[in-house]
Amino acid sequence: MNGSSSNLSDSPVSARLAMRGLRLTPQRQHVYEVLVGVRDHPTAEEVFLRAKQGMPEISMATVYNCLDALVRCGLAKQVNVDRSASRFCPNMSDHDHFYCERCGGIYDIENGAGAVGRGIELPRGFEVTHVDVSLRGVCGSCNDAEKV
Amino acid sequence: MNGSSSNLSDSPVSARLAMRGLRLTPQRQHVYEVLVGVRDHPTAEEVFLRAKQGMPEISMATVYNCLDALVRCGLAKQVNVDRSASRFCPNMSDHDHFYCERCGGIYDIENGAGAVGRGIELPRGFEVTHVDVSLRGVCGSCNDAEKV
DNA sequence: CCTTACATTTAGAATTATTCCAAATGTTGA
DNA sequence: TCAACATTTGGAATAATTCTAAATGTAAGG
Repeated sequence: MNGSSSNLSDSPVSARLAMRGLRLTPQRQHVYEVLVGVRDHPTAEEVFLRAKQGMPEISMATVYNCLDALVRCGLAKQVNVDRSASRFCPNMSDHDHFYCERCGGIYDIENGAGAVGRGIELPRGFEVTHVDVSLRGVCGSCNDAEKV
Repeated sequence: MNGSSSNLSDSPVSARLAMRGLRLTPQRQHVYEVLVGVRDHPTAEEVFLRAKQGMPEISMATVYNCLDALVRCGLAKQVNVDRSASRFCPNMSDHDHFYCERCGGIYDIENGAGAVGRGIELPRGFEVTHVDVSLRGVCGSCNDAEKV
């Protein structure tokens, strides 16, 4: 892979970070690679454990910092299930998430929000019991308030 | 029994709870009324503060217990936004939620999951920047494992 | 180069939301 | 009434995340 890229600042990851005024550091690079390496929606804790394998000195605070940076600059998504730890996902395509209430697994559902409720095909054997849709943005009052 | 539901066990709330083997206690009744009283998606903490006004002895643990009971028996929904405190909603119709990133407000969007992405009308002035869809249920592997 | 300014990392403390616990109380049914 | 069980309570414990302050790294200007 791009382990051969000698100069961090040449990578596209660097460019994304730069758009938000963030630098590509070895830690951020490494956390990103960990995330892309195993796409199983790990928690910050799990990312931390994996990251330590290749970078033993990395700290938990840095992992949170890195994940946050990646999410903010659009290189990763943060998936929240119930009240449990956030999970992270480097798949930036427009997709949904399926949470298995039995094994706790999270699966990407490559359909995009629009497909829900229109008989989208889930992988074989998947059964949906609940659908939660949350929209984010700015509400009417806040938009009005802004126009002062 | 008289017209005004003086007897707890006569209420439909009681019936819902009973379906899950739960009793309707004065605390659960009160928490439910608090929830229905102001439909602004309060956190457990906010429910606690409101509940104390009419029932000063109620404890936080009980509020969590009651909210949990209501959610489990289908009398309330739990809304999770980011990593912040869960919020609770007694509107059981099939609806989405809109989270305003500026004021933190949560709004019910009465459309149902199917409408997302099909140009549903939001209230005037609302602007959506993200849509998160999460499906819950049982995945294929777990369904297979079950058939042993 | 050297300095200054600022970004990032680090370890650990602090915070927040939630869950757990054990004792007291309430309820139901034999 | 008694035994069995459910619920409530206050406080302790836990889990996830954020904060803090010091050390380190980096870029730019002189």
